[in-house]
Amino acid sequence: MASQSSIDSLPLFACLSATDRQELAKHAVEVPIQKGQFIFREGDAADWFHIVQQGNVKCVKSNPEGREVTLKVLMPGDLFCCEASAFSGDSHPGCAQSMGEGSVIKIHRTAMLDIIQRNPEAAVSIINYLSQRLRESQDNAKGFALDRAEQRVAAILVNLAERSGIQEGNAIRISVRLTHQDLADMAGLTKETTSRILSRFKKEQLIAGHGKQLLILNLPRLQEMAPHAFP
Amino acid sequence: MASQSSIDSLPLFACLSATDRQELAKHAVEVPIQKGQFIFREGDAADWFHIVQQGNVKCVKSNPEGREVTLKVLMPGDLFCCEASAFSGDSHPGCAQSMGEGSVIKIHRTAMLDIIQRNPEAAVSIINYLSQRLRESQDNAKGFALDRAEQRVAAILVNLAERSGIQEGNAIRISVRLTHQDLADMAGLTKETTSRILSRFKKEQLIAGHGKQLLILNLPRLQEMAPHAFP
DNA sequence: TCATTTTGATGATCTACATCATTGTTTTTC
DNA sequence: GAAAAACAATGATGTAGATCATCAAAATGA
Repeated sequence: MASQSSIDSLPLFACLSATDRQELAKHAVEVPIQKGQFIFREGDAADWFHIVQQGNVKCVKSNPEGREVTLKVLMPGDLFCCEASAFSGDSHPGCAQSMGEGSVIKIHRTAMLDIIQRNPEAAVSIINYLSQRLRESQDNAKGFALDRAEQRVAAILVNLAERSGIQEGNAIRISVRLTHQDLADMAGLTKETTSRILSRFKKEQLIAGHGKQLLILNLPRLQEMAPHAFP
Repeated sequence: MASQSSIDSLPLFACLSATDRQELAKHAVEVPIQKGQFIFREGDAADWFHIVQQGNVKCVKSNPEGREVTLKVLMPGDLFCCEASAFSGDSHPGCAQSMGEGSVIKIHRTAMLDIIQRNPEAAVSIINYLSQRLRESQDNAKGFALDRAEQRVAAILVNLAERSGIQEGNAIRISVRLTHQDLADMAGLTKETTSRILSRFKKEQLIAGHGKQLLILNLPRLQEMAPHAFP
């Protein structure tokens, strides 16, 4: 069973009564995750809702040839992107893979549906969440279809800065540890192309970083380059 | 005010009581649409839910340079893709444009939210609808990121056949009238590349068609080529 | 601390698709 | 039903980004 405080602190359940949250906590389980571990794979039955508690999780889809896209990198507090299917009792349309040490909270779909049935506020909250995710995903699709490599990478950096950035003097440190391959998978590019674009950004003083520590030096310029928000 | 029968026939509202549907019909308006007409544009306030009654509507996003992607072509009965925002009271993240003569039903968001608040069944129905749209959109994004031109075109043809196809002897006629530019916008390609791919498909007896009448001759082969479902 | 593995940088080359261009065919319009 | 406009087919050429290849630098782990 998950701790009550971890359920209470989730924005998604802010609209619920204390009683409902207690009920939810009873049906919630806390699970530790390791780097590289799959929390679920494409095709698995979607019986649980997952929420990131600590660390980062990526939602990944792959094609038969083994190439991958990362549709979203999740931060603590985020409901998993692929969870849409848990509502309809379907199977997972993609994988969720842990990017490092951390933990997730699992809530069984029956408990969640029960809450929704009895609680119109919660239903509207879920609807709003899904609406926003749909908009993000459509924006993402548009980006893949229309934007060039550099614009996509810029958009990803801006999004990461906004969602996980920590101000450090004049710079913003991205708290997610990412390899060039990770960024490439988000942008739908190869690691080589991504590497070249990042080198250019460094030369132009837009970013800095050694190893997996990324620093954003010039967010406004990157925002100008990025035609839209990216997951 | 929209006719009661048009509201009653929508799958999305099948779960509602007759009284609720009558209530909904009171707040619904039927609007005729012309070819090329914008039902709403990106950035417009999303105060209404729209449902296609007759004809076809496409959900379009464009970038500053004027290039476009069509995220979805809607058939009669479909709630508009971009409507997600009406739930959260946001502005439209894309345009909806009519592809020919037809009509749409508009329902004001306050009426819809009212029904959802009072009717958990309806809320779950909307949640399932949004979940499915999210999955579709993620699939679409994956397609743009990983699939090659030919695969994307094949996937689009399969999807259109499944959603709007009419069996005619051994062939399936796609009832939506599409130019090569329309298909190109769906696949994120130029009309030239799309035209060349369609020519090849015709040579291989996978499709046929004169003008805007598309005939699918070999659906199984196209399904093999397409690595996934496409909107 | 050293050995092994993973990651990053960057050059050389290749290719799928875009772009530009032309001519013929439908479709629309009055 | 003739003129205009939109659309389709297809060749020639250009290019963004993929692929292949190599070496250096970090991270990992015994």
